[in-house]
Amino acid sequence: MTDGQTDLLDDLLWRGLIAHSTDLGALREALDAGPVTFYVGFDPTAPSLHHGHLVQVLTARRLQRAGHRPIALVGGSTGLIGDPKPNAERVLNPPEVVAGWVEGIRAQIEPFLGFEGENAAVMVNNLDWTAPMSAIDFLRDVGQHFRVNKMITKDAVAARLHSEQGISYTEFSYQLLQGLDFLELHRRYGCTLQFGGSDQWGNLTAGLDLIHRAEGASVHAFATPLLTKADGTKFGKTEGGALWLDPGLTSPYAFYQFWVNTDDRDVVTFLKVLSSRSREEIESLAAAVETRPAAREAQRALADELTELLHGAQERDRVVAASQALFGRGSLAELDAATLAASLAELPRVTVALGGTAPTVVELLAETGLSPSRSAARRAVAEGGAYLNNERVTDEQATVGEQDLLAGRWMVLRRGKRQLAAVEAVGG
RNA sequence: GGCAGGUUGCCCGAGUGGCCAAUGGGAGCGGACUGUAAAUCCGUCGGCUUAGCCUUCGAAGGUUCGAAUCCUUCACCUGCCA
Repeated sequence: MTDGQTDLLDDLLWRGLIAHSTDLGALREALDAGPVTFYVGFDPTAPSLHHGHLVQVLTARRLQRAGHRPIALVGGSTGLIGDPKPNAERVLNPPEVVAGWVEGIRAQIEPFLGFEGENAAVMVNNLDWTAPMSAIDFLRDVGQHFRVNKMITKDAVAARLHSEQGISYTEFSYQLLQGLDFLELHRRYGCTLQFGGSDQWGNLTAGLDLIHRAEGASVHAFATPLLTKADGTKFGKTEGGALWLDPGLTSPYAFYQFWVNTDDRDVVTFLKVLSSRSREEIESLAAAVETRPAAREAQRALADELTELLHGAQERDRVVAASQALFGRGSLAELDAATLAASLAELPRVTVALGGTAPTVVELLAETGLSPSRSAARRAVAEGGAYLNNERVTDEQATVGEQDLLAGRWMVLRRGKRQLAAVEAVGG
């Protein structure tokens, strides 16, 4: 236990991590009174967690570091139902698929929390208490405490009720399940605080109400803000799709690059929410954004920290070095072979034999995935957005050969300003 | 169960027999300007062995020289009635 629990709440507020909450005064008292057992849940709706979950995982980490006891819940049951999204019904995933995702997500959360010591984290799966429950028990013991009148006023549900598509009973019931989770964790572990994304606020309060009715106890909840971008586009999109935490889905290099490319207007907000740096450090970085924006110090700090946290210091060093080499001022031909090889190792790569028919640049763009199809690759060349070893390629028929090799075996292919891939020549 | 309306490219949304690979907007992508940023402007935005060809407008079948557009059946969605 560190001292100054008041500081924790003030810190969360300063960082903008509390978008909604129950009585903050009461929460402050509880946090001051000693270690609080809290929970945050993650539904397995994909094989990996993504950028959006980072806020939750890191907030749990903050609370634990301040001496509180985390319960990380993976939604083996809620993942089978799906919480209502405002615009569309979810596709139900097969149970065995969801079960596989539960394991993957559990493993992704573990490195962020400590499972030893006085306030060791606990990992739970809500399927453990939901699966054994009969439909009758569920309706009598849980359903009895919920008023439909109130259920239909929750934002996501209300939006769907007014949509053409409507809402299935399955998704409508979701809030009961999440409410039950909080109740169950309250009974089993004395859990008195739940937090989640602001889109979860309705589900968070469902749990509060249920505990109040079933146990007569008052517990706490807060919602973290949804991260948005100043330009209005969706946060968390990379060239390859979502920003996944799984290195197999989003490489450490791509993960690092995502944060380096953060908009100036957003970077301080993101630092507050995601970084464990102190208020002083963040304010100094904010000043740097004002005075020397081109240096991108804040972006680099954010990218460095998150990449190290997720992928380790070694990997962080590798992607930082690769980024410097590939985006540096010097020409690629001047890089020494070792640096070049190490940098290119971070990029998507294809191998090619130069012996027979010379491959065209268009073919290589498509093969490396820089362009989704040959048509798109031709377009890239036509638009002047294709580069071989940093030289623009203007001929759609252009081929590559021995003369293009760097350090005897590499070629660097680029589409646009920052999409890179390595081509390795073999055999011959 | 009955009746009515709907299902178009990543999203929204035009198109009601040939001029449709399909108007427009958004997102995306590329270029210029920059700082691997934003804003702005310009271009692009199904695929391929690209002056051409192939596959798309919920699914299958049919009418026609010719269909996203007409007909039949099916599936799904929405509303009203029962």
